[in-house]
This record gives sequence, structure tokens and C-alpha cells, in this order.
Amino acid sequence: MRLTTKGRFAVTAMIDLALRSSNGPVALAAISQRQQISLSYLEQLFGKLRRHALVESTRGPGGGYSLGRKADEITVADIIVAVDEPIDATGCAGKENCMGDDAGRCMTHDLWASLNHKMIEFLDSISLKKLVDDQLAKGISISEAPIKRAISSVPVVKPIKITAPNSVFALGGSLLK
Amino acid sequence: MRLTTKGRFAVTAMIDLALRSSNGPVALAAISQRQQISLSYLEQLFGKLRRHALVESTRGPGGGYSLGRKADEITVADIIVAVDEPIDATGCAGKENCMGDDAGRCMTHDLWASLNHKMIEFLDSISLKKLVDDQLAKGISISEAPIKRAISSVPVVKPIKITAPNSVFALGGSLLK
DNA sequence: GTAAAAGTTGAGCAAATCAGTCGGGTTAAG
DNA sequence: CTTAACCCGACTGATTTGCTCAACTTTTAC
Repeated sequence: MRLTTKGRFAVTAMIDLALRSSNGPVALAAISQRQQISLSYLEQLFGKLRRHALVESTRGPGGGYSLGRKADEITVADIIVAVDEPIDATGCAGKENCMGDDAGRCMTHDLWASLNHKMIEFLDSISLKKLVDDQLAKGISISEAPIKRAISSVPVVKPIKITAPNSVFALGGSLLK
Repeated sequence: MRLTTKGRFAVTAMIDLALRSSNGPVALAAISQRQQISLSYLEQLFGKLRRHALVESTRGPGGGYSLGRKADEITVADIIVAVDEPIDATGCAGKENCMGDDAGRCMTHDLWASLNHKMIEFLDSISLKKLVDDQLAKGISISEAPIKRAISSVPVVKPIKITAPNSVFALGGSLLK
């Protein structure tokens, strides 16, 4: 599993979706505006999320996406794995060719596998529901109005392009020490 | 923080270093051979590790690297942060411009910050010492011989190039469900 | 039925990152 | 002074990221 902004976008979008999926499907355009994520990019991500059955789609006007299963049955790991496809290959992939002439060669394999496993376990322990509840607890108020689409002639809100360099889990270092 | 093979290489190399740093500095060439990591790449990584004071270098013949501080005072998070430089930028970087007209706009910020923080905490809870102990417990025998460099004319063990596609924490999905 | 609103797919693209390589330093031991 | 090591910066090919464009199909509203 990799951890990139791609995963962050996906998690963010899923939270947004979960927050307002109570009244019918949510359109990507709405998520795009609220979360400042490019619509086309969202389309790509939700294509993958749908193929992994994390979301369901409803086509036509008034359509959009809804959760594929309950929020407490979707984990952060699910989402990240869905968008950052497997692309398996663990250095010395599967083979035991790493054991060679020298002693204790490929400790990499099982070491990393176990660390990996812990990471997965961790991310798998955080459900979408928990994230949503955290947001609600922080007093985020959801506009209950199901999106006014009556405003006919508004051209299209050009999304502000944020040149966000790919960085995930970025921190200034101050947190670490 | 990002999670890539870069970080994996760094952690692996650090474990190798910790395992045999009991008898003087360890040369990168030795780590390169044992762990099948390109020497030049190791040089890059250790440059960063040194700048973060995780390792110390001894120059000249017989030199090499040693741990910058005790193994139980170095965490996986330290290592990964050191090589996968900050490159800070959290979507809506620092600024509060994300709070706009609509309600609950940038939940991304604190949401991801908190998830991030949990990840850091987790990786920060695993010390290099623990990883080393795990390896030792698995019966890895360290060849105490301080590397035979008597073999003069051996051309250079051309490292087998593994076209390891960048994938970290890869898993076939079977672990997840 | 037809038009509009939504999802779906695929191609393509600039920039960044990854995983190195290369070539030349500098430092210290013998 | 030679050699074994670290040091450093530039460069590179392949891949990924983040994103756009264009052309669909499906469904609902009128």
C-alpha cells in the first residue's frame, strides 16, 4: 500500500459523500466544489471506488453516488487500496532467491511484510463512520438543502486551481520532535 | 509523510547497520551487497540520514557509518521522514482560506492532519531496536567476520538489478479480506 | 421525444517523483 | 601517495500524479 495525495483525496471525498448521503445520491460536481477537487479527477477516483463496490452510482438527473455499504463497514484501508491499486511486488517478490551465500540475507522480506501488515491493520481499524463522527463532533454543519439546482444560467463555477504538490501526511517536522 | 520503497530501503539499511555496528563503522558497500541496494542510491539516502543526525560517518579507509544515537532512540518515523523529505503542503496549506461561503468547507485540513498524526504516532512507536530484536529473534545469524576484503582482484559484484516497481506496503489484497 | 443532468470511459499530458547512475571530489589510514 | 571509504551534485529513464478533454450512455424532467 502506498500513501499519496491520491488516497487522501479519495478519503476526503468519501467522508464528504458519507456526510450527506442521507438524502439521496450525491453528485460529484457537488463534492468537487466543496472539497476543491477537480471533477474529472473525482470521476477517475470514483470509477475505482465503484469497481471495488465501495460506492454505488445512480445515473441521470438527480443521480450521483451513494455508499456501497454502511459507513462502519468501510475502512480507510479499503479506500486507499481501492484507488492506489495493489501493484504487488515486495522487493524480492515471493521468491526465496534472496537467501544466498551470505548469512541472513533477505530480512527485508518478512520484516517489511510484518511492518506492512501492522500498517494495514491500523488503517483497517479506522472506519469511515468514525471519521464522519469525528467531523460531526467538531461541529461541522451540513447544509441540509439538497443543493439548489434552480439557478439555471450560472455558467459553471470554475474551480480554483490549487497547485497542490503531491505530498501526503506532510508535516513540518515540528510534530515529530 | 509519504510511504514509498525509498523509505523501505532506508529502514532496511538502518536495520542492517544497527545489526553490525557493534564492531566499528559499517561501509555502505557492505550494506549494498547484503541488501542488494545500489551503492550510489545508498549514498544518497545516507546523506539525508546523516543530515538528520540519525547516522554518523567516519571517513577514510576502515570508515563507514554508525548510528547517530542509540537504536531505541530511533524510530521508523524518524527514518522515513528523513529520506522522504517534508515537502510540506497540506492541500489548503496552513491558510484558512478554505473556509468560504458554504458550510463546513475544509474538513480536509484537520481531518487529514489528525489521521496523519495517528500514522506518525504509530510509526513513531516502533523503534529501530525493536526491529533489530525482531530480526535477531528470528534467528538471523550475523557473520561476525568483519567482511573479507582480502579478495583483491574480484572485479565488483555487479548487483542484480531488480526492476522493483515502486510499490510499498504492497499486498495482494488477501490480507485485507 | 427531446433535452439536460448525471455517470463512464479512454486518451492524453505536464510536472513531479522514483530509483537509480556517473563522475568527480575530500578525508584519512597505512 | 595510494587506496578505501564518504561526499556531492548533476543527470536520466520510467513511472506516477494530478488533471483535462472529448465522446459516449443512461435516466429523469418537461
